[in-house]
Amino acid sequence: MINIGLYDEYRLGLDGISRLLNEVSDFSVVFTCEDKVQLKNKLKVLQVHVLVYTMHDFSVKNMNQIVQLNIAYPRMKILVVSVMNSEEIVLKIIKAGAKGFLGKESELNDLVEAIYTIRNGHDYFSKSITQILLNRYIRNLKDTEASQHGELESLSDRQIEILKLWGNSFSNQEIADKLYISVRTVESHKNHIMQKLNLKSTVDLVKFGIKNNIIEI
Amino acid sequence: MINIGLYDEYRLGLDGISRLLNEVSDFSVVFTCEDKVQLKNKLKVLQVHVLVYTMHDFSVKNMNQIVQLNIAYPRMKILVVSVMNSEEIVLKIIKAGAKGFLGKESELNDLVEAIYTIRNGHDYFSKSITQILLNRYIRNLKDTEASQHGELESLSDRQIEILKLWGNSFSNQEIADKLYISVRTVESHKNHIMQKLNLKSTVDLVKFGIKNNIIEI
DNA sequence: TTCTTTGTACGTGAAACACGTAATTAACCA
DNA sequence: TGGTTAATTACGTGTTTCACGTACAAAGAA
Repeated sequence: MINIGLYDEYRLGLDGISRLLNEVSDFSVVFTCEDKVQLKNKLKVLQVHVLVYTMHDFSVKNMNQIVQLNIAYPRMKILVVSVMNSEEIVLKIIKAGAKGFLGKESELNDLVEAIYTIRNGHDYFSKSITQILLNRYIRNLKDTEASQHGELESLSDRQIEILKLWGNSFSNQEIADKLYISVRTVESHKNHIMQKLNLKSTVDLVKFGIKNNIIEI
Repeated sequence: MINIGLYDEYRLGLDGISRLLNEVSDFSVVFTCEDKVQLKNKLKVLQVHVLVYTMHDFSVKNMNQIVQLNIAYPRMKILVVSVMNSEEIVLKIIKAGAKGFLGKESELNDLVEAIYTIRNGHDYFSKSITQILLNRYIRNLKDTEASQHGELESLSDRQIEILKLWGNSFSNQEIADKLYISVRTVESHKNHIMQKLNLKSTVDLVKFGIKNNIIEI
């Protein structure tokens, strides 16, 4: 049996979800509440495994509450349900410590699955979220992919070697000593690199190195 | 009608999937093949919308084939099916250009859904993959989270402001002009920051900024 | 062979860095 | 209230790096 608490400032939603969940034999809705004060009081006297937290707006207050609840009741898992799911917001909620998230396209069986999943100690995020993360990942992938073609290849081995050392926080003098060349040569190499890549500052050079995986971050 | 080609070096698997797919009314399996030579020959004469590519091992050869097929038949979508799904491998396959991936836990309806999805020009990755990406993202999140606590917070607003400008490739002089302070003051701020964070070089400072999301890469 | 790229190196003036000092102000604590 | 600490501002001095130009030998391409 999984004990569930419901939080929703929208009364009809609260009742609806409550009824739906009670139809699942494994679930027991031990309390429902419509505001933060009620929630606090209920949690003081009733223990739940999963708190289903419906979020209608994404104020800092709401985020803080998630953080606070996590601190106060570390063993209780919070499942955030929301009607909106923009990228930024979802990531913030994950960051705040929610163990699960259901977006606007979720149905009852998703909710049931989510509750089981987070009750068992795993995270659950609805498809839209994983899609967001996937897109984000692929976007990054393609960015670095694209930047590599044509730019990094234009550098000579020696130039890359110097950039690598410099990017690992060696000074020009240290690089010169290590490679048995003069400091001026190291400078020359750097100059040539910047020229080739059309970079204005050393800061840009660091960024270039990181983007192209030759400088460790 | 979606035309499908099947590639699987394991004969029984090939036959099984073939039969299953042919039961779907929208699908037509136009060829099956068991090795790379057969595949090449079939593709020369038969056009398919989707190639279901079963991968039993993750050799470089296999990866290269995906890349090559993508170049040779850019309009054909490749759906990779695999029994293993370690993180590194999956990412490599995505990188190689597969439009979809099904892991070991996938069922027939997942396969059907995947084929429809990638036929329509979208990517499809099974739950295990999105889970991998999610984990990867959360891991990163927690890493940066950890590094932020105690370090970035120790900087004053002014110090962050200067670091931000400098990280966006402004010179000390430009920063001074923008903030109506002397160049020496800008230098002082940078010195104090480096001291506080215990950094040895400006390269490290750039990295710190990037790690803490105050310098755009 | 001529042309280009690469790796090496120097000169010079400007900018940035390292390290120290220091005045003013705000905030916090006893 | 006085004392302490941190933040912001700024300068001095010597070192290092940067920007830009020049230069030359070797290797490879046209």
